Formats: sequence, C-alpha cells, structure tokens
Amino acid sequence: MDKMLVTVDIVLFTVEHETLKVLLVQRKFEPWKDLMVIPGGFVRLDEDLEKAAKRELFEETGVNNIYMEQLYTFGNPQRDPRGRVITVTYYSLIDSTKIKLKASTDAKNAKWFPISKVSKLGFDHNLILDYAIKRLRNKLNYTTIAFQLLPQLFTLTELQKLYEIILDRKLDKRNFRKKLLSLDILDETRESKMEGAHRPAKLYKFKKKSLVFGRDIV
Amino acid sequence: MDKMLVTVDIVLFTVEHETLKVLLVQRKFEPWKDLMVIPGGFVRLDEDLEKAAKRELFEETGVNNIYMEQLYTFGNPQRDPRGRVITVTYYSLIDSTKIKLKASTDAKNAKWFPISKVSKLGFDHNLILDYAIKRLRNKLNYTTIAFQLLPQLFTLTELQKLYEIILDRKLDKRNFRKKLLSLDILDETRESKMEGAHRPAKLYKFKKKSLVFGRDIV
DNA sequence: CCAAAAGTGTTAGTGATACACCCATGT
DNA sequence: ACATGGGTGTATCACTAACACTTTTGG
Repeated sequence: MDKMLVTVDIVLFTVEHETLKVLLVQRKFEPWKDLMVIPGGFVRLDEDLEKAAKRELFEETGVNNIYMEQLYTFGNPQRDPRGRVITVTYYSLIDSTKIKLKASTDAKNAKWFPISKVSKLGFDHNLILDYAIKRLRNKLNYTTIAFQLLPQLFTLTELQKLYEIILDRKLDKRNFRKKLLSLDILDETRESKMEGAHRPAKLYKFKKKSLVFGRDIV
Repeated sequence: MDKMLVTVDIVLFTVEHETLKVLLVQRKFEPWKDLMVIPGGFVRLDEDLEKAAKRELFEETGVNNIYMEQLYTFGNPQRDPRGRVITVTYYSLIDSTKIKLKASTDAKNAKWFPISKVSKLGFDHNLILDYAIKRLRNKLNYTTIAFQLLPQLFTLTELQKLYEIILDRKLDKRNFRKKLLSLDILDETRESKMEGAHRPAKLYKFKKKSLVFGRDIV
C-alpha cells in the first residue's frame, strides 16, 4: 500500500424525542467489525470534497441538498490500520423526519444514536464526534443552523427547547425570547398553535432573508 | 495519474518594519512558473499532517518548534492542473528575527511579503491567504498568538502597535491597556525602557502560565 | 376553578467604546 | 522650555443574567 487515501466523514446531527442524536453506521468488516462509525467514504479523483461528503451522505441516508460545514482534517498515520488514510470531516444538523434512512444500502445499518449513549466507535471517530459536538454547540450561538429542525411555522418555546436539547442546559425563557426577537430574523404570524389545555402559542416564521441556513447572525 | 496527492501548505505570518508579512516562495517550474506561492509540500506516507507541515516549514525556513494551527482543507479537483491534489493548510505567526530564511534550499527563493502587496499567487493560494488573514485577525481577539513576536520584556505600546499592525486599524490606548491588564496574563517588572526624549515605558512580561502560545484567553 | 404552558419587564453587572489631559524624560 | 511618547479615569451604551407573576386556554 503506497497510496495516500482520502475519505470524507460526515457527522450528522438531529434532534428526535428531545434528544440530540448522531447518525452512525455499523461496520461489516475488519477493522472494527461490528463497531459503529461515522458515515463516510472515499473521495473520487475528480470530485470536490464537499460534493463527496454530500454524495456519501446521500448514498447512505437519502438526504440531499443540505448545508454542511467542514470540521477538521484528521491525519494521524495510525488512525487506520489498513494504510494511510486521512479524513476530511464535515458536520451538519438536519431534520430527521425529512429523510428516510436506507436501512441496508451499502450493507450498512444506519441509525440515529443519542450522543449521550455513544460508546466506543471505530477508528478515531470518538475524537471526531467530540470535536463536532463542540463546534455544533458553539455554532448555535451565532448562526441559524438550529432553525433547519423546525417546521416553517413554530413557537418560541419549540425553538428554545431545541436550543436546550442541543446545548444540554436550561435557558431562561424571557432572556431567550428577548434575544431571538432582537435579532430581527423572525416574523410573527397571525396564527397560533392550540394544543393542550393552556394558552395558545404564537407562531413565528423566519424572515426570507434569514432562510439561508447556517448563515451567521452576528 | 490515478493517485490522490496530499500536500500541506503553511501560511506563515510575521511583523517586520511595522508591516504584516507573509512568507512566500517562488515557483521554479510549471505550472505557475515564477509566480509566488505559499510554502508547502507533499505529506509522506507515514507522517502526521502537522508534523509534515512543520518539516516542510523547517526545510524551507529553518524555523522549528512553533505553534501551528490547522486552517482549512482545500480540495477543488481543478486546483492543480497536474492532478488531484488536496491541501491541508496550517497557519502561524512567528518572530522573523528568530529564523534565517535559507535562501536557496530546494531551489526556492523564500521571502517575506507585505500582505498588502501580494498580487496573483499560484494555484488557489490567494484564496488560502485571504482565509488565513481572516482567521489570524479573529484569533487575535481571544488568544495570545501575537505575543510570540515580542521579546521577553516589552512595553504595552509595543504590544498595542503589534495588534494594530495585524488588525490594520488603530486601537484606543486606554481601552487596550485596560483590557490587557484585566486579563491577568501580564506581570509588571521593575524595569523600564528608556529610549528617546520622553518618559520611560514600563516593561512587562507574560506570566509563566500564559506562555503557552496560542492559548485561548477566554 | 384548576392545571398547564404562554407571555411579559426590571434590575444589576460586565465589557466595549469614546474621549483629553498630565507625566517623565532628553535635548 | 519644549517636544516626545508614556500613562491614566470616567461616562455611556449594549449585552447578559437573574428573577416571578399574569394570561389564556381546555377540561
């Protein structure tokens, strides 16, 4: 083996059942047979890195057209026992209800895992995941990436809950609302959400110009 | 050419004669013969990426043991006409007086260029440089990387001037001092710098624990 | 009328910015 | 005494964080 191999790995996050989850696939072969890993694959010779990441992701999840950001490039010579493999990693946060995991394409078994329950992954993927979680949480502070997880109309409480799940801490309701509304990226609608025995919540939508996901808001 | 090739490129900054400069080398061969480019080279099969960056840098500049940070990985398939070459880029800021540029090793002609005078570079290196400048400036806000450019004892005015040069804007003297002193990373010494017909300036040094360069200070 | 979540304002603290004058020295 | 750069304090503003009660609905 005298080649340097280049892969892309994609750390894909979602929020489901009030839990931050990451998409993992199970390895069918050695090394790390049966262990879970972050999905990814080899970059083709004529293929842009981000395109490759999107293609791999599409092949394994059916998800398309998402905003994706480069995370870091991991290149320890020992990270893959089969040879020299460097990996350019990407991450994203998506609405899991908008995709269907193709259960068995590529003979892989893709599943969402609560990040709190992820144990030993193959390769150096625990390292990659930890790094991605930090970046994701940090990115929440100054971008709109979280908004991709909500329907077009949503309540401020739903948005806040989302932030709390991803950040894994409680936020103050009044401060959260004040902050979000001051950013001038939300439009109040005349509709409201009635469900349960309590006061209905106003529904908001994003201003059109704010719909570029991942856009920086500072 | 059926291989994917991996290089590391290093954007090395310094401040000299009150100017922010970047280290460039001149290409001796096609493509982009005679144009300036960011120094770099191929990663060996058994070599860690950052190690490779440090080795390349050492071979071309003689500089050793520096703090270096990964910038981004560029992988457009057309970025090198000779084949598929992806590059993992690093950047750093160093004291140019501590190194000697080996003028002609590797048949290269390494020189410091004021960033304001950099014109068309080979490959996509203008893009890489622009990206590096942004990151460097941003990093100044919350790390101690700039401190590597100063002698052990320095005045606050020297430090401020350094920041102004890198950021390319004036800073308020009182606010700068207030901020820096409030960070609790400087120790006042009993010495002062006498030069010129004016009041001598107090000399400061960094607290030992702050001497890990590139360390985050927030 | 009770339970449940929605909605709302004020205060205190912190950090950023803007701004002008006196101080210590060499010549 | 004057020219030069060193050194200092205050007021305003914006943002963060802490904190508790009233409103609207369904049952």
